[in-house]
Amino acid sequence: MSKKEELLKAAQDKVRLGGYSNFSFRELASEVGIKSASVHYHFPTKADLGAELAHHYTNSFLAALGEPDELKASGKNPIEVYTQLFRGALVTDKKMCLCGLLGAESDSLPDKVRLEVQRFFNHNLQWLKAAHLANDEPNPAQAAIKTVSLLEGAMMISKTLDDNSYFELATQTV
Amino acid sequence: MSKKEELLKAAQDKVRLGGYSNFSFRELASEVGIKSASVHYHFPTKADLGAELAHHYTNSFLAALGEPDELKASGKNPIEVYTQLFRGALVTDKKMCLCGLLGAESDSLPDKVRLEVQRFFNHNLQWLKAAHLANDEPNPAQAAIKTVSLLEGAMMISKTLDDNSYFELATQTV
DNA sequence: AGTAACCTACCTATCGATAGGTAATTTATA
DNA sequence: TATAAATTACCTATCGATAGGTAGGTTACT
Repeated sequence: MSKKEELLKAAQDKVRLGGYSNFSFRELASEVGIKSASVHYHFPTKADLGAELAHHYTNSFLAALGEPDELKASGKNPIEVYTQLFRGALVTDKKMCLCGLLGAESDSLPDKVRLEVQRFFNHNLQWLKAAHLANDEPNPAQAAIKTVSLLEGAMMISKTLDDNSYFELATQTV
Repeated sequence: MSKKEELLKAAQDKVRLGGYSNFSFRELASEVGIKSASVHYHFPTKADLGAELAHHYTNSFLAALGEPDELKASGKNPIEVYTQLFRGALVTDKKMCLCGLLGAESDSLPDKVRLEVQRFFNHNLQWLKAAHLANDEPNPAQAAIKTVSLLEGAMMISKTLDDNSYFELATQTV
């Protein structure tokens, strides 16, 4: 893994625990074994780093999901696949969704970072709309916003109360 | 309004836009017309201010709600009253729920602040459980976590995408 | 006189960012 | 093929700004 990738990974962990202001160039540099000035070689400004971070996060997230139609075709419920990706983030990583946290602080983010967070949710809503359509939901657009809202909210509350059973209860269908 | 109350109000606005690190003693002081050192007279540390802020926010929130049984008795749907309080925060204040934002950054908060955020959600879940019980919901505990998760999530996404119609769509029952 | 609510004047730590430099590697040119 | 030029990936040193916090003095009200 290149230093740049290491920096992005270190930044992601920090942001997912405490938001955009929860990482500094010095901390990141120290963690990957270079100097803070060298971080500016890879990312001219902090906003550049934040934007690239959110962009890669979105891409990885979508790649991990696959295509709703293909999931459906292979006998899987795409909404359950989507839910499972959130569950994994909460249970395995023990961290918030990167864009869930950045979205909450949206108003205080640099423009280019906020744009990437918006991209995350626009793509997610598009994906979920297709997924609910494949599930023959009568109102796929509404089901999409309800699904992502519930998951982001349940994730946040489970983290806050340090009890994943809230996430399980919120995502239980019965 | 006392300087202390003014400080709390100024801090609340800033936190609701950008989280715990989005306010400083200097900024707060300057906004209410005193010096930063004087803020320490009212709040020994930043954590003390943050904790008191979350505590008062919780109290005001619960006070604005009233009691679920009384609402029901006066012909109102308590869940709609609850939803309306969130809608007001989003549409009128144009800001996130204070504890929704602090909850997301929960891992990086001082202990005493995190405890107050937990108090907010514990009280909210308790209130919502009673509300859903009054509505004869078969599983009030599950309905409670679903309600608050959906609202917090929808609020965050509407703020991020700068479009309140997402909140409306997510909270529409049909 | 006593206390509450400020003030001035600091401190240390850290922030993002910049200037200027270096060794190693890669690319382009004669 | 040999050499010159450019690029990559870092470095040291430092900048001005800002962070939270403290000691001790002043003002105003009761």
